[in-house]
Amino acid sequence: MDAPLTLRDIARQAGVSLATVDRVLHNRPGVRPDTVRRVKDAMTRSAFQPHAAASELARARARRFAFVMPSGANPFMQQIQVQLGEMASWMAARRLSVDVVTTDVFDPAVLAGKLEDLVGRVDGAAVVALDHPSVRAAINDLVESGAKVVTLVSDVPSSRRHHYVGIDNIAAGRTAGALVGRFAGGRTGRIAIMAGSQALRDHAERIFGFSQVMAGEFRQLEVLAVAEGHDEDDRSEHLMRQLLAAHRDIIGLYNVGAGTAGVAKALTESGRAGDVAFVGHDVTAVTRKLLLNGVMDAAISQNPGHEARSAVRVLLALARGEPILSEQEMIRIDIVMRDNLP
Amino acid sequence: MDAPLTLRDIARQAGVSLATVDRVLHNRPGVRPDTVRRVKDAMTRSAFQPHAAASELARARARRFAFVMPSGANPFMQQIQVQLGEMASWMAARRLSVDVVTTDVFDPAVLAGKLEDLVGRVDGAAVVALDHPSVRAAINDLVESGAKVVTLVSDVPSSRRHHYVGIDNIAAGRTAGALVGRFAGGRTGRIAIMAGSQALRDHAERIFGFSQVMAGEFRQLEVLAVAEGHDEDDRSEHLMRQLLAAHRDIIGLYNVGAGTAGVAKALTESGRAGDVAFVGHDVTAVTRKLLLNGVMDAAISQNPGHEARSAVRVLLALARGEPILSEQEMIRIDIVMRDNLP
DNA sequence: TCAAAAATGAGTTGCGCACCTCAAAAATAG
DNA sequence: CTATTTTTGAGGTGCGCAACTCATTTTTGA
Repeated sequence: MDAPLTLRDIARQAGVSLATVDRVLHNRPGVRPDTVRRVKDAMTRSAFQPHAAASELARARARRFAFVMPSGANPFMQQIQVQLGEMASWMAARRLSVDVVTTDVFDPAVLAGKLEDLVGRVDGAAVVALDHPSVRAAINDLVESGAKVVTLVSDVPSSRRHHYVGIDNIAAGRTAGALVGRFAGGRTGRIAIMAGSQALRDHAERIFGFSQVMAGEFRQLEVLAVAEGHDEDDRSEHLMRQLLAAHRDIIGLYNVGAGTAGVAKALTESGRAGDVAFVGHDVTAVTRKLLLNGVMDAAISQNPGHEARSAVRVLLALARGEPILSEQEMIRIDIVMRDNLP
Repeated sequence: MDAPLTLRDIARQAGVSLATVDRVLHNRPGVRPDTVRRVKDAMTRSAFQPHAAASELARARARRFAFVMPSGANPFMQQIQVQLGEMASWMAARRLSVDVVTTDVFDPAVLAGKLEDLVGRVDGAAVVALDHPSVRAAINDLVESGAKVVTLVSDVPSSRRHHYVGIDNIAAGRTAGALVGRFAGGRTGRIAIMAGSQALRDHAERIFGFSQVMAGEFRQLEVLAVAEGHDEDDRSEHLMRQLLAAHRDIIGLYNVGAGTAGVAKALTESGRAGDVAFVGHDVTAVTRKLLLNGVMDAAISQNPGHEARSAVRVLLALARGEPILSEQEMIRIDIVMRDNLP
């Protein structure tokens, strides 16, 4: 039918040389605006797409990406790293390398420092970022240096990052609210909320969404003040015990962050697990078990594998100047119950 | 650090020529088993991955895939085709072409004929298949001809297809059951099931899973006999009216296939929408609206975009002899409620 | 042992593009 | 007008591999 077009065909159509087409394609200087337009028109007219394999092959230089992740035992973050590992051969075949840099993301200065270290050393970076002025500045510096930057899991919307890979946390909170409300049935009673800290952007957003739904749709349920367990099992367990003791009519529980094992322990040992609609976040070894034995009713989850792959794909597409398949890269809010456990 | 390896390096390591490495890599004949082993060892030892771009470039010939889809107005199938369209530039950059062949998939002879037509004409095919002996034979012929074959949405497990892109329908039915059961609260009453036809494999599997959960976990709920609306709005609406009239204590409804608009119309006009926990399948314009206005409580969904992309990626990986990222290609059972509508 | 068959080596070509140099032409400033 | 700068053309090289050909070596069978 139609033999695939090449840059040579575009050059002929535009009435210019191959060198000029190359200059236009790579935004190199020294081409008159008028000529640029002619070449771009020719490409548009024939819906030309440079052969991805050829351009990839020609650019000898391997691409280097970095993932800046929280240090510590956060199982969700570890799952992302595992999934990165599983992409190894996929990346090797594309001559990509990914370095994982772990750091204390809760300390803005440390995080910003790690980001500054990357300037000029990588083609792109995925960052689990704290939303803080110095972090924002470091991200902007990285972008300025020509690197592509995506924020991961937690966004810094005011920075110049090219893309955010993660879920809408307000919607996630609303979803949790709808589930707790419905699972609690038509009963009347109190709802407990356990969070890591309301200073964390994603936690705050989830609580906001949750409260929105409870106030709007489930008036018969009274939401208690948020307890802050700092994502730690022990602390969360202790607070949960106090809540359960203080309020005999708790019929719903939303655990916003981690520390799920502690929360569940307190709930189980109170003997009231069957009476409380319990919704939390993420599918980990702990939550999987709780879902299976019925202590937990649902988990709101973002797919760590999808996030890892999406971050790499988006960085690669940005680096190559290819379009991003927005539908593909949208991270969905998964509702996971016992029967659709992945 | 380590300059990327090439086939030349492998040849040197294995103590053979480039030609022999090439023969081994492409399973060409005329190499002693002992030599094959030495070459493969060398590749394994150094974790060698052929440069994807280079091999793609060298094979000049464009790849042709075919998608065999049901004709008719099934919105889910149309969404898959739309998503294929959105991949156009992605595929163009990789010199892939995809032909969509629509056919009456409910007629085994017609479907098998279409598949036989593809033999020798494509490098791969994705098929929404009926599980029938003649279809199975046609799939096997296609595989025999060297084409890669994936079944899409509906599987033919006994065929020699290379891969299935779709969800576990029994688990989907179980998930629907868990949702209807919980949303119905602690109440006692009857549950209605509307399906396209129990002769369809996916519908039958969903009903099986649904019934399993209802019988096991929600004894207070009595499941009525399955009504078959043939995925048509009018027919489904009519049957639904009859059911609602005959049973005043229906508190749950599971719509297994399409025809959702008809089912919802009957339910709404009965004035009992608020009392009935209604769970159906797929996010379409119709179900989206029903979720938003509260008539429908949840939709079990498989992401059509994911299925389209997964089918293409799997066919491409199979054709290139690359490994498949199983976690990436697993299609998840999405639970969609008003608040996490994508 | 020798002829036939099998296995292997050595080499070539081209895929489409990125990236480079150098010369020539055109536009612009003085 | 000339001198300078800007723009464009022409061409080369190499990325790593697929897919071939043809000669040479090794193995096998009679």
